Amino acid sequence: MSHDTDIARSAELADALGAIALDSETAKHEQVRNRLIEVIELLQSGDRLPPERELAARFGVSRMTLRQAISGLASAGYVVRVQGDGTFVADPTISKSSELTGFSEDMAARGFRPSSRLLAISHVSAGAALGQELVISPEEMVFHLERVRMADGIPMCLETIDLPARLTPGLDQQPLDQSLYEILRAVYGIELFEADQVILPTVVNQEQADLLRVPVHSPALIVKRIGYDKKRRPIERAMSIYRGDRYDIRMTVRRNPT
Amino acid sequence: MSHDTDIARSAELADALGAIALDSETAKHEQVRNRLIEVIELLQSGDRLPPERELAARFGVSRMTLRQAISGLASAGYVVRVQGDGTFVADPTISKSSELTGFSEDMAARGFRPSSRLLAISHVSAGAALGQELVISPEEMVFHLERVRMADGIPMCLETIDLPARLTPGLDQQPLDQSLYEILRAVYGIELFEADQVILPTVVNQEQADLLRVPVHSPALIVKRIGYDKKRRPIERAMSIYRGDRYDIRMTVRRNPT
DNA sequence: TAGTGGTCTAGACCACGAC
DNA sequence: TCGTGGTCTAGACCACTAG
Repeated sequence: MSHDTDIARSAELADALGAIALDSETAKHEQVRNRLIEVIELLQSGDRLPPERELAARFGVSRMTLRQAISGLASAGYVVRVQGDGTFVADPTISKSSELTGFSEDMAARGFRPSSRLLAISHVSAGAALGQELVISPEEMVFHLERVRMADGIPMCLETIDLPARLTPGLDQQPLDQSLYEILRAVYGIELFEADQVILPTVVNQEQADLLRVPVHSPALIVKRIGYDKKRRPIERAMSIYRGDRYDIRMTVRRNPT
Repeated sequence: MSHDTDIARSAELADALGAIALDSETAKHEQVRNRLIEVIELLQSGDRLPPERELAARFGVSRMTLRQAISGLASAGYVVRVQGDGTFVADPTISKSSELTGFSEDMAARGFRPSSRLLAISHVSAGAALGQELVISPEEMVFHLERVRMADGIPMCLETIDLPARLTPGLDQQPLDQSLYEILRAVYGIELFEADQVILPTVVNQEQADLLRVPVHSPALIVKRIGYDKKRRPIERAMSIYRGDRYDIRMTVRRNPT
């Protein structure tokens, strides 16, 4: 790396770091984190970040607060910290980590335009198995919906979702060709926080093959998921079948993600 | 929850928290973390942990240090923190998170006895594709090994691994029916830190079917992985084919794993 | 040796939830 | 209201890495 490049970088950095107005609504470490992401996007992978003490001074926060921000970035895979040396912009990885994302986000991140076709929606009682998974009475009503999810208009996955109707009254009046997670958030104030997932392989049957426009018995991935909110109350049970020829699951896993 | 139960819990807790001898080798927050894990294992899911201030006093550390320990436990899924209320033992989840684990650990965690059969090992030049993935010259030598991995003696997966021979001289003299990761660590001082993975569905061909003892064209999962050390130097390329009837991939994913 | 990140302290105040 | 976890500070010393 040439000296000139370093100087050019420094100038960019100074720009990006200048004039920070911290508002009082958001936690400081979060504001700092967001500022740092902007800075990182100006740099290239492998570039060294300014020392923590200097960054803290520039942002006008204590070093502990600055470190809290950087810790978030490190665990999200943006930067790598090396004791005794410095903090460096990480290589772009396949995915930042294995996060909980909806289909819409997932596809958008891969550069496709997501869309949906609603196949069916019904309002039925949960029954024993589903009731147990969602921790509700078997008699309680749920919305059951089936969709084809598409990327750039190409069918990618068949999705079956069940949600307690109590949590989402009038869900059948919503535009279900859009992001369900977005509807949950905006209309019902429900935020999915975590999910337990199981991934298995299968081959598609005739009906699934027709919907996905692949040959019968093509390999496919089944993803079963139970989604929870922040207090680990079950929100949804989902089962998705992804065509194997155009979809894969990518993730970065780490040792001891403490 | 009855009052009696609370009292009984308190007694257990007091026991578990008593007499802590901190050694100076390990970081305090790590020692505290390990002690807390012992405490948590005595409790049941949903039980409330003592307040941070009290725990800090008991362990003889500052509250910040105690919080660092609890943060680790929270992100690893052991506990859930609720502002204004308390910290609670988490429900046992399907898996604590999606961590980087070897087959041996993975199987041991599920309660099976892992074993391996070495099918082949060779010492060849990397070639173009592998060279690019491991960021080495196409002419550089690699060890190429193929194994059948078993759980309680039942074939679960076919594994193909390539490693730069420069990093692991004499690997072909090692007992490769055991954990490769353990050999890497103990013999070569190489610690895998993170890996990029891709998961896809497939169906097994005749040869794979024979080795896995499943019918030909059975569904299976392919897991492709490139493993890196802490400095993100590529260490291994692995491809595993898991039988779909007895194996699935389980994980807990979270929103914004900051 | 100098500079980096890693740890740790002893306070302080705030935001939130249960009562 | 009170107790909880969440944030933040201004220092201090340690462990490690580069030169």
